[in-house]
Amino acid sequence: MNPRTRLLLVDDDPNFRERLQRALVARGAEVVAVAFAREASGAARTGGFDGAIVDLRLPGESGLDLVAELHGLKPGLPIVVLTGFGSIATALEAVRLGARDYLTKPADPDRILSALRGEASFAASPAEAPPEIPSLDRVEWEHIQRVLTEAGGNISQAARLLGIDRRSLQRKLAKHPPPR
Amino acid sequence: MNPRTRLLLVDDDPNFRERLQRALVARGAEVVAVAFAREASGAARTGGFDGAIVDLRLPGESGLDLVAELHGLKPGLPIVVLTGFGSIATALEAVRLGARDYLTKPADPDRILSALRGEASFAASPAEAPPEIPSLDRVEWEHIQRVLTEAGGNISQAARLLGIDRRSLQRKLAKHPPPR
DNA sequence: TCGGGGTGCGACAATTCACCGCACCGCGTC
DNA sequence: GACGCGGTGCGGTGAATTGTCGCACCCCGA
Repeated sequence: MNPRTRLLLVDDDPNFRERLQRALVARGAEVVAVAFAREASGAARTGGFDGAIVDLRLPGESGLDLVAELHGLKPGLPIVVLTGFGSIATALEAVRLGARDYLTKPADPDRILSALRGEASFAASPAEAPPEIPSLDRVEWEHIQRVLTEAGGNISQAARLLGIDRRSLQRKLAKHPPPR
Repeated sequence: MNPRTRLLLVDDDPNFRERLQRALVARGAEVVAVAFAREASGAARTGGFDGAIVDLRLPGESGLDLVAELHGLKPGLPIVVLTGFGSIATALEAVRLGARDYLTKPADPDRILSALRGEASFAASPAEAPPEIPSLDRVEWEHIQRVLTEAGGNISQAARLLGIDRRSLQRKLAKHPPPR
């Protein structure tokens, strides 16, 4: 990142927000972190930001609305949308509303930065991304990871969300270090 | 659709292609269906099309390249990308390369048409799409369906792709009529 | 100090899975 | 027509996984 890049971070989850903020600061960025869309639009109006990172799941207003608003305020502003786990439809909508890229949590800070720089996720795969066929185990694992992140690491809650027993989740997590 | 809308359909799977072609024709469109990117670009050069439907998985060239090519030939052409099962990354890439929308098989012909018209998938969900948390069973079921479609209904092949036993797949299919 | 909720783990029965085999069928090929 | 090949449906069996219950421990707010 350029010297003192100013980033706007919008995420209502304090843990995740602060963790990501630290990670970004450690990489040389100046980060203004807020929890609500209201604060975000206010901050965007005053501070000259070089990029914005917006969680799609915000209390009250949808992150998508915020994306549109930020894009309206400063059309050239690189916006990256984060979400616990996204759908293709919402990803496309986010991009149409002005987002530069769309990443799912847990997101690598470096990936976020490169996405902001315009080295979009797809750009990482130069030629094409031959859609591979993930095994059932792989899909299960990835979904568990997403939900676990979404639940903030709370195993009991994640198990409830997943519709399986807590014990089973624990066992899956214990066994499945890296399925592939 | 307008009277005699001319559509270009590119898909290498004969069954799927012909079925979709019939469905589109039944809805009043004129459909030129081809199997390969080579034929598609040739047809696009000569015929004046009102829209294109491109499968992402084409033999040889990637469907993404074809999207870029078609977009280059006729920038305003509405292109809808179809794929057995997509990722967010490839969806975004397709859109950036000029696609108007990105749908996953099995795709409803009506949705394809509305996507071509610009009533994008997200537009169908007026306000927003609050990303829900699918249960593990649900995710498993959906993935099985995608892979099964991808395999053309071939259970043995689908089981191999999924990395599970054919017998297990059969049992899953037998039990799981509509998980939720 | 007392819940309430989360976590880690043992035990056990019920379920499911992987793996085997068998029969049948459609389809090219010889 | 006989043959091989690959797909499908299904039964059986032992191994693995899951659902459930219980217990101990911890943190935290009332």
